Amino acid sequence: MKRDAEPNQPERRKNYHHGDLRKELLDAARAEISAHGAQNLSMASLARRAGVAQSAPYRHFTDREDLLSAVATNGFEQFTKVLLEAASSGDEANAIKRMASAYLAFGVENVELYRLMFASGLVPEATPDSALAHAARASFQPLLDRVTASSPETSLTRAHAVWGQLHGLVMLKADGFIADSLDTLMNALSF
Amino acid sequence: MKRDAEPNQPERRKNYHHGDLRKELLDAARAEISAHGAQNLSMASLARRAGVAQSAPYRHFTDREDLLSAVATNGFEQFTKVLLEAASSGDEANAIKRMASAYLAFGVENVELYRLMFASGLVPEATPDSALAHAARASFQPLLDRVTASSPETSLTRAHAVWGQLHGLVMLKADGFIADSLDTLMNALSF
DNA sequence: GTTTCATGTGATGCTCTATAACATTTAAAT
DNA sequence: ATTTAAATGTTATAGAGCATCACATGAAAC
Repeated sequence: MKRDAEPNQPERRKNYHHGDLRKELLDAARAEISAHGAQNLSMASLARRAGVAQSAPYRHFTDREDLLSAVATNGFEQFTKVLLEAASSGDEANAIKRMASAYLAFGVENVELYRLMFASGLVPEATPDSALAHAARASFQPLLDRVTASSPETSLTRAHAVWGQLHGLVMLKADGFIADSLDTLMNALSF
Repeated sequence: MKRDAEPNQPERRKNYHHGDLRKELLDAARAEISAHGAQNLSMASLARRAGVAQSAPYRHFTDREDLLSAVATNGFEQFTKVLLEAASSGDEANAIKRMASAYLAFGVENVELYRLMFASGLVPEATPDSALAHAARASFQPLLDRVTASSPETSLTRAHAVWGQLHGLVMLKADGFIADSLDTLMNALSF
């Protein structure tokens, strides 16, 4: 009937409630994804890492996909910021070039996050008015804006061409098909 | 003690041995992947579909990844054929354009297979002398050859540019970021 | 202070991966 | 032809993860 001290136990939280489990789960998820990819992320391991019961994460995310979507949404928001900063950090003429460079850098530095965002099938499955879908669309806007400014007629098509090329290079490098450095990748751009 | 007829049972094989389980598993896997993506493929469901025990597939593939690699290898081989045919089915001057078209068509028509081949992380994890790695490299060769023929100096860089663009467009379309038709995609190409 | 709601726990069922020990055919060796 | 070995199938099992249940606890609302 002892129910008092358990000195050598794995550090029982003093508070029954955690504080901000949701945020901690998201942070841990992002770290885990960067290290081992989204595919190898398990709700169970996240729970263990946070020191809570396996079922606890489900109070904050309806299921695994919901958690991944949240991480991806964060990713898109950060990505958008990066692109916007690059665009506005120099003369207008070279804005697109700076964005391209920033795009590639982000992709290469955050391979697994980038893969989750763009190549996990999360976005097409999301409803069009979900936070994820909004964040995803928003991240395309800065590039589209610049392209539209420089060639209004065929803007969308040209934006797709640019985007496709950047996306392709990031993914090919991410998946080991291209070993080139960032600089070399920049030289491979044809626009 | 009855061990005779079981009329309504799920069609017990007459032969203890299956015939060509390996091939049947590969075919079923490919179908399942096309329909629901590689992520949702399970060894167990394949076994059920083939009417064998859950453990049977492991006689032919060391693990799930091994099976997926086999499917991906098939995919690369087929992809290579498609590209070669396109290249050699017209005048030399437009060979690259035909290959580009064939590339996009293959990607769009085999989205999930293409994703498995290029964006599943299988290839970078494979050993360089594995069948998968060979098949993957071989599928890049036709394009590289044509590009080299037309501009020998910067061939690799230019090939990467072309490949990156095609890959990017296929993936963006696969993941719902671009809704354009094949024709429109072709127009987006800048080479 | 009591009620109520959000959040955490423990137990449970299901599916899947993978392995082990055993069974049955087919093929190889003698 | 018999015997033996190798392939290929089966059943049983261990272990992990996802997700959901009923229940516990604490914080906030009243």
